[in-house]
Amino acid sequence: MLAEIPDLTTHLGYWLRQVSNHVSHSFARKLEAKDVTVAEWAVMRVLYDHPPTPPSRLAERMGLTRGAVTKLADRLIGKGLVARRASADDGRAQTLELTAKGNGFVPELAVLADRNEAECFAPMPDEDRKALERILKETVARLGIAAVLME
Amino acid sequence: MLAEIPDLTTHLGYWLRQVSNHVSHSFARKLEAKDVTVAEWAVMRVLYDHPPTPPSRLAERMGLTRGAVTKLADRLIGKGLVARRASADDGRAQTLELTAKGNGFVPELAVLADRNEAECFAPMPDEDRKALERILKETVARLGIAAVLME
DNA sequence: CTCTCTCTGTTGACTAGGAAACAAAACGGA
DNA sequence: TCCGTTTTGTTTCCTAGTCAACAGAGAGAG
Repeated sequence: MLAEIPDLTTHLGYWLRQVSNHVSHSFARKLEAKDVTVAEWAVMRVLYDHPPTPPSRLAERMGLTRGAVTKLADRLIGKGLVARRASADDGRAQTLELTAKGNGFVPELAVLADRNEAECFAPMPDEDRKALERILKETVARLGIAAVLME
Repeated sequence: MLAEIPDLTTHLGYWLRQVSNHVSHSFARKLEAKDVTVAEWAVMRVLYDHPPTPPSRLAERMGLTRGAVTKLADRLIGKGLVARRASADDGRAQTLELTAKGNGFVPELAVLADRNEAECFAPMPDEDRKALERILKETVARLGIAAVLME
């Protein structure tokens, strides 16, 4: 005796995830060619704009735990893209910043981000693109979503 | 010397992920109260509509590897929600199906799915809701995204 | 000053999933 | 018929996170 249950595909959340997953996955594949993960890209992107950033701030900004940022930073340092620097005034604190190598790498990766965006959304009619952007931004505002880079 | 790099928030993919993550996360929290993960829910949802389903089919349908489905099935069997049954005609094959307990559980979880959908999108103007649905579905079609339940 | 509380980053145990090697069973062409 | 190929589910190892316990450093009330 089966109760009537609405089809999953009647949910907007379903379609949203289909598209969002595809976009993220497609970007991840592009980054893979440069041996960078999406999370690593996000860190580099923040550090590019805000050169010396403490890990704790990065964690908030990206919606990750501090533990995750520690490991992420370890990886990026291992690749020579990021440097740790101890804070002068606070014995606990550190800051992270891009190395010269890392700094030069970011624009190269940004090209991939733009290309991905273009591939996924360019064929869309321009007015749809604008509507989608408006609706998504309003939804973020309405739901009170704290801007987060990852997850 | 910093090259000019477009802000991340100019990308539709960014906003899409914000919303999609929020919706999924919000749903996961609701399921948590019932001690079920989103992946487990997705399995149960498929089995509810297609009672005896082989793991391999489930893997395709959900965009997971067969290995992942094995573990997922193990967990669900451990919770007494799913049963494995060996195929009569093919010595390799099995099918998975909901137990009575699992079957009774699904409608209860479906309520949470509906509630989540409502909470996330109900406050949205109805014409926006329709536009969003149309645009997302067209995007799925345009990008040739294979319908997948998870990821 | 000192004792406690808070904040920093790190670590270890755990989770969910992917990739690939695997064993057993079925298939299929010579 | 029989041997190589394919298919099915499992297993092992790896990655990338979480969570919670932790140690060391600062801050503030007394």
